[in-house]
Amino acid sequence: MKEISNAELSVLNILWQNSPMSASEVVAQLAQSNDWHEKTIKTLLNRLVKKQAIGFEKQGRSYLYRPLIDQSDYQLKESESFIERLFSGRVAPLVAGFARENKLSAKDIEELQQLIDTWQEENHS
Amino acid sequence: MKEISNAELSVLNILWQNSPMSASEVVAQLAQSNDWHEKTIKTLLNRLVKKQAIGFEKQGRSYLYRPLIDQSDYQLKESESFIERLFSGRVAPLVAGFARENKLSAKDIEELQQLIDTWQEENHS
DNA sequence: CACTTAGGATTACAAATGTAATCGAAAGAT
DNA sequence: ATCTTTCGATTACATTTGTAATCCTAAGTG
Repeated sequence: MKEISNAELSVLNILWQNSPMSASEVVAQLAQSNDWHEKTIKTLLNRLVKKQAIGFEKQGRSYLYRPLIDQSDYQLKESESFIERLFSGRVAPLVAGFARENKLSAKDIEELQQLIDTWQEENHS
Repeated sequence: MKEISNAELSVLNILWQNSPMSASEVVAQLAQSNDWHEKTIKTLLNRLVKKQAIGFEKQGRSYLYRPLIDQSDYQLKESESFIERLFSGRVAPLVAGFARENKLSAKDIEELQQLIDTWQEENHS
């Protein structure tokens, strides 16, 4: 599938949060945060449809959009390629950066510890 | 500073690994791995210079290039914006994805544990 | 010295991207 | 039945990006 651009991703994120949504609802969400023109957002919806990242059903005169790709799949693929490009594939250094800058929340720590524990059980070594 | 594109980043990565380097050395490194034409790589070097991401000193007829921006700074900024865009700012879910797909190495685990321990000492709470 | 070559500088050009404006049809409003 | 508004579809247009090719000049080669 074609790459999803940053602007397009903002739209997709909205739909992952809550779908299906009409174009006007998406616009309502985004126009605020991103200060984008309605036309711009419609363009982004169109491009996402062309890229088959989202689909729609007609609902009367307007459409109801919903994601066609899974958020977790997308997150994983993008994370892998990002980590590869910036950190030669190792994830710990990224987390280390966050730690250094105090960007880790207590919740992050807790979840990370949980992940480690689980990992160690599974790979009991 | 202007954004650095993916192709440009490949070049920058080479220079972060080892600098200063002449254009031909960079080409030697990259032509292999990325199957890029020499001219392409020169273009990327030029664009990086324009973006002030790298600089050079003349050395006879050719140049010696070196990064002007710090790799850690770049990594951190990009990581933050990436995590913000894809994970609403929380880093643990990214790591969780890696864990699920078994992309964590023993070394990663060890480093992560270390980070957590340190974090907990500092925020002994 | 004439000729080829190796470097950087400039130019090229299609596709993707950000950011809309315009078009055409259908639905409401008067 | 017109007029206006609202949708989606189509078109627009400057930048950025990927991917080179061409140009110009100084250096080696014969």
